Amino acid sequence: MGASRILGEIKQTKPFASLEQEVAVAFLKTEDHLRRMKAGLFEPHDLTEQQYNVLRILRGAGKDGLCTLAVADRLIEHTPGITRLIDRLETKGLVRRERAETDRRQVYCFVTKAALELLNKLDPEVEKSAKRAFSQLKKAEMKSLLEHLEKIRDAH
Amino acid sequence: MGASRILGEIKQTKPFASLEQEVAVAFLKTEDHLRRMKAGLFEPHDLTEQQYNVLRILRGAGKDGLCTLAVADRLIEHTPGITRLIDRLETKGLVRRERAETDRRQVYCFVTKAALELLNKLDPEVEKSAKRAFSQLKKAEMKSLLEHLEKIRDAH
DNA sequence: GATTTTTGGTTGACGTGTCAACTATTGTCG
DNA sequence: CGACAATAGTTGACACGTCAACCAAAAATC
Repeated sequence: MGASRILGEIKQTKPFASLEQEVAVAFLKTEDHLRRMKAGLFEPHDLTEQQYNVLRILRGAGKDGLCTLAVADRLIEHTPGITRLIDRLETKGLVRRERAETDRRQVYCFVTKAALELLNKLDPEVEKSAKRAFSQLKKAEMKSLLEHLEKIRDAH
Repeated sequence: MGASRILGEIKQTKPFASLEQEVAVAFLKTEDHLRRMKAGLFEPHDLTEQQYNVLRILRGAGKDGLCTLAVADRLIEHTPGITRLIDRLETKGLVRRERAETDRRQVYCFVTKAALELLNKLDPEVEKSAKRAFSQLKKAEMKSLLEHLEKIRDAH
């Protein structure tokens, strides 16, 4: 009885049921690291990571702008949050919105000049941060990592 | 002038400024995949991933239970959310809380029998889901992935 | 051409992460 | 012992992801 109880305790304390679960946890922890790192990067500029991502997408769209759901598509995120996210960017004067003439359901979004200036200031910081985050990996390791990530996503 | 403008557009449309940024984005996308997969797993049981993680931690603690902040430490998450998270678990009858006698600031948390039954039901599903998520990777690839993840976390 | 369906977008509600501020209890130190 | 600091936990406020429900403007259908 003493023995079986210890067995039970070992089982509960045992870190991982399988290699797969170990990878899953390691993955989460790593993602958390990266997320904090990026949050620290954007916080001084009063931006969240998502807001930054939206601004980058809109910068990429240039003067033509993008309608709301097209922005959502390009984000990793899924639809409904996008409205409020862009609301906040509009409040800060970083995005301008305009209802389309041809299809009055659509709302086009554009970066403002202020946003472009902010992005230009952030570009080198973002690059530096990414370089540091993966500084322990050699180029070949990064490529191998990329392939592994792709395989994981393939296993839908 | 036409040329320089095109150059600007290419730059904006160019997917990645560096291999590092490509890895960062691939990482996010993959994490998103995994998160959705797990969300789908827990949703039918009216649990979120975080709630499941807390229950697993408390199951690991056994009859001694764990005080609130100790749970938070073992989670990837950081403190203040934990109170409300456990509030919800208590409401569902999956966690029991008890103020400590020796130090009346501490609140110990325990899994209920209902939670243990739920966890036991979920265990094989979680394992199956993890196996499938990484089914495209060989064991050696998973180990290599683990090492790479560790190196990323080392670059604090 | 009027009805129905689809599409683009928004809103409400809830779970969660995060920060700052707060309470209550315990520890420390003069 | 009494003031002060540290610890355990909670609460409020806000950003965000997600689902379901919704509105309004097209598009499709009969």
